[in-house]
Amino acid sequence: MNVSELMHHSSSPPSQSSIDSTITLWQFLLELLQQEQNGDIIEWTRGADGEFRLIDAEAVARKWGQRKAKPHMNYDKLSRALRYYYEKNIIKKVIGKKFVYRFVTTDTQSMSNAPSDYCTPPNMSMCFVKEEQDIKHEIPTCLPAPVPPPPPTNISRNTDFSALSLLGTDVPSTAHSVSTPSPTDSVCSPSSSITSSATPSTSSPVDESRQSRKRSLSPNLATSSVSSSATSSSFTSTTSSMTTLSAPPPSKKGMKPNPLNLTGTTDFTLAPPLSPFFMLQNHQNSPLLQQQIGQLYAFTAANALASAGLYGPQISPLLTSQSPFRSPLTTPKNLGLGDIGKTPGTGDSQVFQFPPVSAFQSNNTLLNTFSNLISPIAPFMMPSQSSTSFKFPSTSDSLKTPTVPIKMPTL
DNA sequence: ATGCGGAATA
DNA sequence: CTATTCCGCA
Repeated sequence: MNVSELMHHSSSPPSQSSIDSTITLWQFLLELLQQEQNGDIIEWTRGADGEFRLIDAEAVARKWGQRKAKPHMNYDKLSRALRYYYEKNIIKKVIGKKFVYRFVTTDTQSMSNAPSDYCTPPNMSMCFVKEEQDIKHEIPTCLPAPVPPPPPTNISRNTDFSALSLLGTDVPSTAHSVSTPSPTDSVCSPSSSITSSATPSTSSPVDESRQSRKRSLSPNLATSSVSSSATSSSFTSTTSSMTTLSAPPPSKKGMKPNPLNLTGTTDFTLAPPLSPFFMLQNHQNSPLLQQQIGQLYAFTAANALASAGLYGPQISPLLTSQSPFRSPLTTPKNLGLGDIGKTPGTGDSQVFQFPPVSAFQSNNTLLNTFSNLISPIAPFMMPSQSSTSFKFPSTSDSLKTPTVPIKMPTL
């Protein structure tokens, strides 16, 4: 049996998504957005910017109501919920365009001059993985990079590898601790932070954590005056060594996840399926390349963990086949599931293509949608000629450990 | 005709 | 808490 079978094996009803009463609206929308089958009722408009449109608002509302068991749901009500997102900075209205909204981005400028922009790379910080227990220590982490190689020239300006950055952000305020991995609690929000154990409260000095029940920010800044003021990023990723999985330190989580941090630069706004990987290829000469590769791997590793069910449903809802924010390491459409390690007889015994799927898929339904994107073994593999293929390291390769190269900061 | 946001409530 | 429900207003 292949993985896809496994996935559907779990007691989940025929129609895949349904009983997640804990799902939030933005998650739901993202879910719809990622499934092309809903292309007639909701669509990405400017995907790279997180902009989407409810083509058939009432239909979307019905689906929403269906999911939440609210038979009388309609766009009027759904939109009210959407409006609440304005103040929470999760979604904003794209003024002037009917039924068009946008997932909020961590758009440059606002924080471009942040003293230590670590953990908040210039543009795009993608979200995912909300700390469940304390596992967050195992996932790729942004670290304050003392003085990373500031590129000679300003290459990085458009090099938004930040697409790979995880990270996030703010509101250290709430410090409730969840004692149990209750599946009902959790539920990720668009961006969650993956902070290094130290300085949980670090980030955004210029934070926008206005939690006040005030009206504040007028959403009319929708038409952001996007200027790529992005400066080079100075971040490094630590490995997500799965080997350290044991004994997570007592946590102090409770970070309230931030809005969605999608991409932000102008140059990044091409067609939706924009893969950072391609950008990577276009910047082979970038001094940041290594770092970025590291990010890539780390990123992958994070997903691997997620795929393994270690993080529950909080994987990036963005990294999906239809989303413009999907991982560069996947080629979702070309492969069937379960071809991990296959072809014992064929000549490509050493080359694999993603996405093989987690062989140890849990019965987490929410996970199903995303889990088949990246191979859990990805971080252990080496890139091969093909941009979408990887191979296991051979003895001649220098890779010794299945971890991402780390650059330790001198704290 | 959409979109907004207060208020009460679940 | 995150919506849901209702509603007056623009």
